[in-house]
Amino acid sequence: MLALSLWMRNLESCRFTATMGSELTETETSSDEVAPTLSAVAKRAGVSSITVSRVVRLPDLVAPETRARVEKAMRELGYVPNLVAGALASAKTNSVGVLVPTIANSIFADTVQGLSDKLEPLGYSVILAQSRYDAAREDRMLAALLSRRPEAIIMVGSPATEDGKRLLRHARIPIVETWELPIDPIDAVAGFDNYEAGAAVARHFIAQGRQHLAFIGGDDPRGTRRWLGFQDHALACGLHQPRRLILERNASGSVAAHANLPGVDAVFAANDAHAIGFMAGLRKAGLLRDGPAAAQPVAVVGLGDLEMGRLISPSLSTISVHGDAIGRTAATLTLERGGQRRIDLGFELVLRDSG
Amino acid sequence: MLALSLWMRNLESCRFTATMGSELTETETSSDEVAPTLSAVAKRAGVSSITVSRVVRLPDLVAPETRARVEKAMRELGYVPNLVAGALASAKTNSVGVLVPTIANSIFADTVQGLSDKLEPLGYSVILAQSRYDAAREDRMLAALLSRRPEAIIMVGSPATEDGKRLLRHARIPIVETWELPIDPIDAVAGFDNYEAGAAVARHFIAQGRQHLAFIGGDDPRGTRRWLGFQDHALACGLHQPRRLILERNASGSVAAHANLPGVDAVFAANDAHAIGFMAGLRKAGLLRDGPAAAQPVAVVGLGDLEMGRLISPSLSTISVHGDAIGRTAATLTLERGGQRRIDLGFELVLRDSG
DNA sequence: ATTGCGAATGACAGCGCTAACATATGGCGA
DNA sequence: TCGCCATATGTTAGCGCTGTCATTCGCAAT
Repeated sequence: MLALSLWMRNLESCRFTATMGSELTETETSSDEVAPTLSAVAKRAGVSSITVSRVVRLPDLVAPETRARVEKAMRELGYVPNLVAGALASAKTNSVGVLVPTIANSIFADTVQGLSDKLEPLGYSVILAQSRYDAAREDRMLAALLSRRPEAIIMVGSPATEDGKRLLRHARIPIVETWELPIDPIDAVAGFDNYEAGAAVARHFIAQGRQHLAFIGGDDPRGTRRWLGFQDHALACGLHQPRRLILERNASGSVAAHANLPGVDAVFAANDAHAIGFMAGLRKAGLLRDGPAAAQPVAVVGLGDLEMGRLISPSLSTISVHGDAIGRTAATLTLERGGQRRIDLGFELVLRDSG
Repeated sequence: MLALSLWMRNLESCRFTATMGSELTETETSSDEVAPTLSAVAKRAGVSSITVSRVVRLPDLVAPETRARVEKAMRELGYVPNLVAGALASAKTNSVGVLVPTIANSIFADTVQGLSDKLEPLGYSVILAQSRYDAAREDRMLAALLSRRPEAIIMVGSPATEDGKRLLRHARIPIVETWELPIDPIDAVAGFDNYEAGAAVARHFIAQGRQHLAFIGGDDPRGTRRWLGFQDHALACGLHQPRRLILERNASGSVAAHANLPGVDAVFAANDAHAIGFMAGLRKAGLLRDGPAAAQPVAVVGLGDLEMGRLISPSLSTISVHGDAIGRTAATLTLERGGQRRIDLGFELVLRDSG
């Protein structure tokens, strides 16, 4: 109470001293009705609310004894800062919006993990949204993210619509597009060249003497880029027109895929799950060997480098793409506005036994 | 301008009319410096800001012509509502905090997808945090989530520390613990009985005539519950003490695991990735058959029912756990405070060729 | 003695929005 | 004609913080 009255010296406003009484009572009955506020803590510690705010954000500016008193009050009241109010007052939300097509059973989860590992220790929160490969939902999610005023947006790919692009461009925050290298990026980019990845696989198949190539997977923008690189390179090398089989997103469909690809002797699957599903189909058809790639009647290469691909037999050849690094790099790009804004993380063709 | 002057009738405050001039200029030069606010839109549409607010949230309360005028102004200015301010004013953030141990390569991704599919269409945002199986980080993330004042918290498991539990209990919002059925839940639960899952696998192995059981996987709370059920049931049936091998979280370690389990003829892996890794090790050792479970020198059962388990050969027997349903159910539990607060989603022992 | 300065603390206004309560306006039945 | 209600819109007062200045106080430099 001594500290309190010392502090009261400075008060003039009747209104303020008047409400103080009632609020004190509230504090003393240890009301659990409402979450305690900064000023409740301030009152209890006998300081002004700005001092409590400093204890939370800039403790070095507060004298040790005062700080201790405030911290005690915070503990006693179970004070949890309200970042919503803080964000409004400071125009900083300390959050980033993350938009992925999907998070389940997907390699994008690595990217989300990577960026959140980088961002969370710095006090940023991740607001996650999924587009489910649906342009309309993507636009809605983008608008929803922006209305929470994130410090930056990280997304897999580029907005599917012009509306989405405009929304992001007008947001005046760092935007990072990932998993691609768009020609006209909105802002920053952390990805790799899907076209080149497709070409690299075609090159490999051709070097192996394969003749009849096929591509299986989705028709999303990245899958299509891979297909184009794959096809263009095959044609440029004088091969027959490669086949393309568009599959559902779940890998089960890929099991039956080889029935639709007669005569094909090399398959590039847009992701490892499809590749493994396809191999399951080959196995049933007696077209899979436990030997090395050269012994395979049908060569298979996936993309993503799932740990599982290493473990199965025959082990899966794949394009390894560092999803985690993409996430970390994207996080870095949101934090520093200057410097290199287009980072190609590359990929590696990892050759194992499947092709 | 007519609408504007009509509206000005109602103004008295000099200050307000004074600033109005400058703000109009700002609007007219189409300043992209600052994001337009509600009142900027209101000014342009010649209405009060509350009307704009209504157009956004309760359009039925606004006359069609007025609404059209406001919508036009919003479009022209590229208005994006500021949910941070809205949240502070209405004490509703329309967000839920989600805490998972990890999102990458993990079955929890299904749960996050499930809940976000349910929540996003309702206008809720998902704030995602990872504890990385670290109690201190979990507590920090919990505090960080709560300070954003989410409408609810959904987490995998229960808080590892008393501090964490207290934090959640004091938050006075729905809390959903998932993937377990804790004895003294904080609030709601959507999970399954990990102990019973372990027991079910042991029962199955015993029925199959297996004698020397082992458990491989992590020592997180859920893994340990599975182990206990597995062990207790084996002992109750008079088997030797089962072995337990604690592995790193990545599946690679499981490849070499069988070398440390001499004489073992049945293995329960805490997740499918470990199971598949373990099978890779068996294959190298010549202990894996492409035939049915009975033919396997070492039976293997996983947990999670990854799609991949169905595709590999021999196909993986597993405990299927409906991660997606857990997420959806958890979402439902955050929305309705009444009703059943403890939902057991169960599990299924799916028998295939591995064990 | 005066000035200046750094350290510690506080007052005040306002972030952009919404809840709660007015206030017009125009039928419409009594 | 007079309430009376429904519809459409507006005014006011914050939500719980933080930015931006004060202000106070001791103490060293002049």
